[in-house]
Amino acid sequence: MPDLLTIGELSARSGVAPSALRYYERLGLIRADRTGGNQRRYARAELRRVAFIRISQQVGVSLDEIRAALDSLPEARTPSPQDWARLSASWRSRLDERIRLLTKLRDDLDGCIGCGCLSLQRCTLNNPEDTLAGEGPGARLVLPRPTDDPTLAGSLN
Amino acid sequence: MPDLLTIGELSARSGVAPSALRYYERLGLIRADRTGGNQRRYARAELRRVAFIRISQQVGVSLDEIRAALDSLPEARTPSPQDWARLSASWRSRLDERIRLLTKLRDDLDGCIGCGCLSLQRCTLNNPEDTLAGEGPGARLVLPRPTDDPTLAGSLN
DNA sequence: CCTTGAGTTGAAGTGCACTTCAACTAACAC
DNA sequence: GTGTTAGTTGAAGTGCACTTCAACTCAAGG
Repeated sequence: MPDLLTIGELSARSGVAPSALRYYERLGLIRADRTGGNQRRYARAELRRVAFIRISQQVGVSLDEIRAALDSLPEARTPSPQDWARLSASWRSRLDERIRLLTKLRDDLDGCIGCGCLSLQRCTLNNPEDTLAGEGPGARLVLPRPTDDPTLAGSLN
Repeated sequence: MPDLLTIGELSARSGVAPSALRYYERLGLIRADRTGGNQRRYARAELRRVAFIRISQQVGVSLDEIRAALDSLPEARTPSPQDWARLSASWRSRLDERIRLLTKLRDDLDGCIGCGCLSLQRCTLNNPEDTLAGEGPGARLVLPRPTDDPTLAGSLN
């Protein structure tokens, strides 16, 4: 009944490279049992954890935050569907926010395409709150410093 | 009339750190004249280039691609509004695609929150084309390897 | 038993977009 | 002229998410 997966099997089924799975384990995102010969054997439940990790990355969440989220799962029992639903729901507002920002950027861009003025920086760039931070893997802040000169607005030329 | 900007002024007006501006120059994204004492002096037109760079990054374009886009601007004259409009418009479909993928992810997530099955990987993860590649600065492929096992679908448990 | 493919480790490397540093020079106000 | 602030350089460092490598061991089939 345990029906454990080798790292190669988990990799094939999840689409995640073995090296990435080992990396996730080092960071504490997934865990594996070991055979007598020290090889990893994954419970099928790990498949769901890996799925959650990849989905979360697409939402724009860092591995560190994903780890924190996974840490909130019950340790005693195998997480229930409701547990996963709760975690997924917690990304919802981030996703909404990202979609909102990108949509706004698109609209601003549309509004500017006619004139080529690039004045949308007035709304988009000059708005430190409106930052697409933590976009994807490896990402850092898009605007590392706050814009500190409000005279920018409308003075592009 | 030249009315040149120091690196500090360009930094303040664009919200981009001086070190980043020097980095952009090394990559050939912007250019500067020099004073007798070797200090950078930027034409006001560079302000618009920097604005374009930051907007493009928010769209999810790498500096390398941004450089290629900027290289397509006329060298002889100062780019016209139409030139900028053309470049901005060229990001439009990328933006649309990113918004589409994120919206799809959100809808899939919504559909799964009720059951917590995470089966959305069937649609989202198991779909190599549907990848949010090049999310933001520093980002690489989200799915470095194509998913190579189609038996994944529906077999999460 | 032996081969072969799959797995193990720690350390180092990669790619991107920067930042930091030290040692030095310029520009400008007074 | 002198001090202060702002600028210069190349080289190295940072953070994230991995990948690659070498040297080695395990597991399973024939």
